Amino acid sequence: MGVIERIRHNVAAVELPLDRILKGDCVEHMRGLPDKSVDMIFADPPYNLQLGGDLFRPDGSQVDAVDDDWDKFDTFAAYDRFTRDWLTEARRILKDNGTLWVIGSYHNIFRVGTAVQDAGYWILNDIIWRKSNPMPNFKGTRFTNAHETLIWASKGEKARYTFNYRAMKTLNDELQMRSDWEFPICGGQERLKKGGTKVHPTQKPEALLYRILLACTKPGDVVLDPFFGTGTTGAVAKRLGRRWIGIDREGLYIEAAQERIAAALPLDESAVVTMQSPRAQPKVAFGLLIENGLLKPGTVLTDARRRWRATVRVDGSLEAGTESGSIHKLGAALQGAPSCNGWTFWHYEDANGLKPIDALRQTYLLATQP
Amino acid sequence: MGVIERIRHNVAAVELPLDRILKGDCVEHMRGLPDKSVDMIFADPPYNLQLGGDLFRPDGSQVDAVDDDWDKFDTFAAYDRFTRDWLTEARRILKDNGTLWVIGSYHNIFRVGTAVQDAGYWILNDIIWRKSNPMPNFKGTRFTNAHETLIWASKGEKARYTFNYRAMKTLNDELQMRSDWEFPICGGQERLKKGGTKVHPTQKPEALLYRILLACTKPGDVVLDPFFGTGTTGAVAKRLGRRWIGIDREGLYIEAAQERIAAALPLDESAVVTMQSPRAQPKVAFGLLIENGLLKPGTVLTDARRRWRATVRVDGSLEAGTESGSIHKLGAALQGAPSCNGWTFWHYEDANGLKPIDALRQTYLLATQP
DNA sequence: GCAAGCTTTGAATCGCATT
DNA sequence: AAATGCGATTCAAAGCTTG
Repeated sequence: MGVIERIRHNVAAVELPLDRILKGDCVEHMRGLPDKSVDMIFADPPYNLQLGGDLFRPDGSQVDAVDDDWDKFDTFAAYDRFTRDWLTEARRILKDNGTLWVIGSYHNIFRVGTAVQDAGYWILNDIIWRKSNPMPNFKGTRFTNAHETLIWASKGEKARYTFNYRAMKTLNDELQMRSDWEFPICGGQERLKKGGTKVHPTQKPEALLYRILLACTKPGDVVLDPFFGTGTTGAVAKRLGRRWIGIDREGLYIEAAQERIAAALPLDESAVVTMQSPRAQPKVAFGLLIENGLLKPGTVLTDARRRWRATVRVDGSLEAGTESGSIHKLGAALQGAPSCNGWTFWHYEDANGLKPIDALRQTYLLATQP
Repeated sequence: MGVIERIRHNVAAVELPLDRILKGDCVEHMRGLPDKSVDMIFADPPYNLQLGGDLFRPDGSQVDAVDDDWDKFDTFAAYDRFTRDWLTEARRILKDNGTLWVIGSYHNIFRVGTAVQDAGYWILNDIIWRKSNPMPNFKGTRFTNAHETLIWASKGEKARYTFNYRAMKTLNDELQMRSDWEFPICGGQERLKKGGTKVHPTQKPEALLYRILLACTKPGDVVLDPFFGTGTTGAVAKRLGRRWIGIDREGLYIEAAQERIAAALPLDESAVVTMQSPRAQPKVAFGLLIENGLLKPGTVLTDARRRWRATVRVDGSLEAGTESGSIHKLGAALQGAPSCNGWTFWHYEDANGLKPIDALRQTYLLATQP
């Protein structure tokens, strides 16, 4: 079945509000849609962040928190009820060979994943969106929260879902597409703004939806997004020749989404190129060599002429007498220089003499890069 | 408290089977351990029912591998009970400021995460272990499952957990450590083998435990691993000068673990030292700089961009027009910020330009420290 | 006009010791 | 137990201003 035939077939078979945004509660609107009628459901539900007081950056400016009412739930139990409700309707609407995608963070994704399994879906993969430019942890109290998690599930273990394996492999330079994807957060020209401020606090990047729709739908397939927001799903679906249905409560988001999707054009060659993520730069931190046993804490390093010496500590810092710091900082401090490339400055001794620690970095890269 | 003192203190305070492996069911053995007695629990529980074999109900009976829908529910329910049971005991044993780490895959991590939250733990981060050399998806039916997920949680929202921020930042070449970590899977010399075959199917890499223990424990802290397997947690704990307790049912794993840990060498105490936060440095009152002549009353200070200026008074307060106060208070007031670090906010002019007054503090510390 | 530097910002569960 | 004071804390990308 070709593209056009498929579209005609889908339209004829059921009465769906295709390529439209429905305003209101997502569960109520889903109740109005027929059984087994959509090919994919992409959902970006509220994360239930449970944020505390105000957060200030080191420079004194305030972080613009997600404090919208739609993200507030009284208890985990209330959030679980909400999740079960929309997942149940979604399952009824989904075709037997359709798939579900949900995105979330550690605040909600475990509850969502449990509910997905309890509702009878079969998880196919969890996917990590690694943010190339996440917001830092300003207070230095935790690890930088640098990713979000997506769940991809079919309606059951035996379902024959769509997975465009070749397309994914091609997109990834002839290597199987992995479960960790790197994209920047949504910003720049792509980020919808009104009067200088963002329209939606959590707009998703089109690159993310592009990969999902390309991987798991065929041209003409119908994608339902019950938390449509500013319509990333609709915009990408239109560009990729897929049909879409959006549901959202907020008139402001709906207006912005309609305008955006109207302006979206079917994809051309040049756009494909820009949508692809740049290949991740292999970057090796000095600490990795220690964690991986290429260099032992307690090892003594020297510069090439053995004028300075320092001892490696467990955290990858170096110690020289009363001074200590990273390989770069300590090298600079000892030389009285403004900066120093620790990789080429510091050397270790092996059977064949003195070698720069950069040699160990090369060894590590060779051992770990495909 | 130094390393040795800390170890003595911990040993004296409670009667723990330190640096030993307990053979048998983890929940039963945990019941024998005292309340609030360990600093960290690292758990690598069985991942899933469908993979079969090593999942047991709390009563010790084995869960059958089944694929019927209602049985699936039965299976999930059994897994949830099992998870709640060990998490509950773990919580009782954990010190109020201790933390929990759990590792899992999409088969079980959502259920575990939900149980962690329901038990009252407070999730601090979820961490992604990105495998640099994952097993490919042979059939080409899904994305390559190239990661596992870890959950890091405290006992509650207000708990004051250990996080060695500076050590992590140093380990990562002076950038904040992110929530996505890349390591190779466990192989090569590190992988325990007997007669050419691997001893344990899911042996974790030491690099993973190294980062966890370095980030979230102090030397001498006690780590409990209720699913000890071949003892990666124990081997790394010994290396890093931490104490450990392991629990496992399988005699084969216990033997291998004991041999392995006996062969592990503790690092020299000086190498275990990590970079400290400035908070751990001795405090210097601003007034000390004036009393010691490093800064003269009447000196004009400005911020880095010279937007505000203030005059140093004899008592170490600053004056700016009608406002005055400590270096911190005045900095905060002028910016309209809730707080301000006066040491880095205020600058003085010397021959080479504008410098933060923190430079003077460093000069003072260097001159007065032994 | 272009380069260099400065400013802003992004789904965030973001301090701690003393009084 | 609650309030107060000290002072620790950010990365990458985009947009804008200055030279």
